[in-house]
Amino acid sequence: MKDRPYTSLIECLREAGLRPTRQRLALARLLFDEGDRHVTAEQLYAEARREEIPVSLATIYNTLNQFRKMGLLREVVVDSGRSWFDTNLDDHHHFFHEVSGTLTDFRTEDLAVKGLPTIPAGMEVDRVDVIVRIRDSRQTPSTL
Amino acid sequence: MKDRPYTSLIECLREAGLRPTRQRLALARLLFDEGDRHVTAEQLYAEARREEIPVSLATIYNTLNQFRKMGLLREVVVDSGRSWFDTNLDDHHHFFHEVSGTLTDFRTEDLAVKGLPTIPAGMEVDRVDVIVRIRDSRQTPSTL
DNA sequence: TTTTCATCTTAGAATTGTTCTAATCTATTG
DNA sequence: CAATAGATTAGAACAATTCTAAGATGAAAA
Repeated sequence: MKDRPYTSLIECLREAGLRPTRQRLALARLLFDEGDRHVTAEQLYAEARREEIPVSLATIYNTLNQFRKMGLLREVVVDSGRSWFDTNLDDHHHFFHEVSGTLTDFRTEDLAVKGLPTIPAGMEVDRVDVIVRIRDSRQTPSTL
Repeated sequence: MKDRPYTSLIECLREAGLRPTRQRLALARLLFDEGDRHVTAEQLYAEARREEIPVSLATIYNTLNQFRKMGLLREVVVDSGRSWFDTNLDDHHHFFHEVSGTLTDFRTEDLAVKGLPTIPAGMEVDRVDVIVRIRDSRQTPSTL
């Protein structure tokens, strides 16, 4: 992971018909180099600027959506108004901290979802999202 | 429910320090007069215009948010980009139909969520949202 | 009543997050 | 290296929502 850090990602991009460009590789490093992360487009953009990666906000959006389409990222919707992208691809769910507006994962096994309701005829389940909205025992968010 | 249809709502509004105005009462009728509904602000606005209720979009937003704050509506987030408001206040969850972009309720008892993961220290659960994303067995939404 | 005043509603501007456009640049292939 | 399909970009456009500040209206007092 030190000498040829991008080989697998380069392959992955190529297989999806995406060129392994400067921007895509730099963003991939930010996203995947240090464990599971949850980012919004604006956050990733700010981080890229901090690291002096030359990339536009349009490319941030393009890249996040491409990575999602090729299964490198999962989109999480908790807030209306912005999208979160999650690098953890395992089967899991989320805590949403209502005061700080941040996400944390928890494993699916930690929640006993033992069955599913009857699905309407002709439909199939794409995915089940569980959001556990939590807050500090003392504070009440003004948005409630 | 025919002779004094608004009495309880008028009381409810008064208790919350909100005047039972023409607009608020008309919107309440649209929202609560015929069973459980899921609406977005734009949908409710279109419906109000169809019924020739004189109301601005700003008031639609104000009213939906006030009703939510006083517990007459629940907000549901499934889509990033817009908010849904649900008149069903019972403990329940949602199917989100990814092709048509619509919501349907299902009772909590139909899903066996028997426990909860360990909540981070000092936090308490505000609410648990389960979204079962479904689609027609043949179609695949282009957004995936 | 009429007056008063806090609250409401409104049009339109502003804000925010995201996508689009069309011009320029770059990675890949021959 | 040249050609070209695909990528990046700045800025415009867009969609959902909130804000602003000016005029309207409901409730309570006089």
